[in-house]
Amino acid sequence: MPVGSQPLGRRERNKQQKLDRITAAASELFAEYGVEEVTTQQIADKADIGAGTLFLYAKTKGELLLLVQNAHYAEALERGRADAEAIPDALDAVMAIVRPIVECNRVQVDNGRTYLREMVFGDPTEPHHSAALSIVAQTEEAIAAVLGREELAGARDAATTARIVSAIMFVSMAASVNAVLGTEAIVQDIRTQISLLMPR
Amino acid sequence: MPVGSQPLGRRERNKQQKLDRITAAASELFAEYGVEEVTTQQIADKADIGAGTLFLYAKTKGELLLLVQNAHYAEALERGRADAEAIPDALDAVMAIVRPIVECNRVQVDNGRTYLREMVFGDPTEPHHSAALSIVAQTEEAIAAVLGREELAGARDAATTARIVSAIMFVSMAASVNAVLGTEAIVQDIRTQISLLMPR
DNA sequence: ACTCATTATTGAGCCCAGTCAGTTTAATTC
DNA sequence: GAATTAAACTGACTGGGCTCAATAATGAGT
Repeated sequence: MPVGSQPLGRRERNKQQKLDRITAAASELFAEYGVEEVTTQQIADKADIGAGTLFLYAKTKGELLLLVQNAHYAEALERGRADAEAIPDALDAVMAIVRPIVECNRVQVDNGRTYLREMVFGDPTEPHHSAALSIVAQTEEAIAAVLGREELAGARDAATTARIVSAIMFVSMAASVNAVLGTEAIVQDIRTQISLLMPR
Repeated sequence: MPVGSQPLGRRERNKQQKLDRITAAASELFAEYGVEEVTTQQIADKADIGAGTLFLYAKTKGELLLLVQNAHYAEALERGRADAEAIPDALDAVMAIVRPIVECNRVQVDNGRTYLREMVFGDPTEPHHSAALSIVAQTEEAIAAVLGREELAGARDAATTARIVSAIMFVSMAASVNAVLGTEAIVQDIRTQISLLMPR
């Protein structure tokens, strides 16, 4: 009866549908009110599922945030990667990668900071968490690639330098003290630090 | 009646005493079982105060951890600062400051990581939190001082470099992925990164 | 000694993330 | 198409951090 076009049973389809509803519900509520102000009950209600069902799709509220935001960060990374290619100066090229990520992070400051918190302190065996770590790894690779372009014989280790850039970004975006700063101020703060890393 | 020796009323003395009992209780319980495994109720019981009273002395459980641990970190900083003075090589001197802090952080991995989490994401207007930030600031100053020793004309900005070192330390100690690493592995990981920062 | 305003303490109870025993639904077998 | 098995779902419940209205302790003024 089922023609080859969809080898998915009703079960799989239902699951996918539910995940979609959850993602949409969480996404909208988080964007409008911020993670802290939204209860898991509200998300479950909006997705039209039982309170317990939510946790079959994301083990914690934090995982839910990662699920919702990962796509945005992946997109930001792609944009930055493309932009960087056209830029000859290494520092400017690195910043071209950094900027979209900071912008993404600052769309909603609380959510952005919570995202970072979950990434560093959450359970890395959870799927959305490991996806987030993969984005970080890709970001570091992209930065390392840019650095590698002009690396001279016996100069710095590009991969390690990229890790340092990553750490700088994390702290600048996450620190409570910087919560009041806008995108530009954060970008500038990061740039000042990274400039010390560049070969001269 | 009250001779000049103690201008404190019964009120102040009681308060101090209670704070001492709370600190002692929290300190022992955290050390033995880890922050996550201890309830605020247990701490209150052990300190022989009401459950609500606890929160008059520390607004959150996280603040309680900062209260208990700040002293250890301050001590570690002092040790490192002293050690660094006798070391001529800049990288080694910086590592002399770094090492005791990592050791302090790794006495109990969960507590160490939670401490860092509270520091970055907690409420900086709370007293113990701001004390923690002050220790970080002092650490950066100590590192900057070491770097300044051999800084040549027009070279790097020591204060900014110290900030970067601070970020590197934070991420290396906090990352879930590194939770399994021992003190030595963390120290080595940090050293590899910092070595790229040093003037060559 | 006795107000009385101020400050400290208390614990019952709120809120909410996350769990689990029980139920429903889908797939499979005969 | 009935029976069986497995997977998915549910919402009442739990545990724990934190609040707040009520209460007690303190000490200044008289």
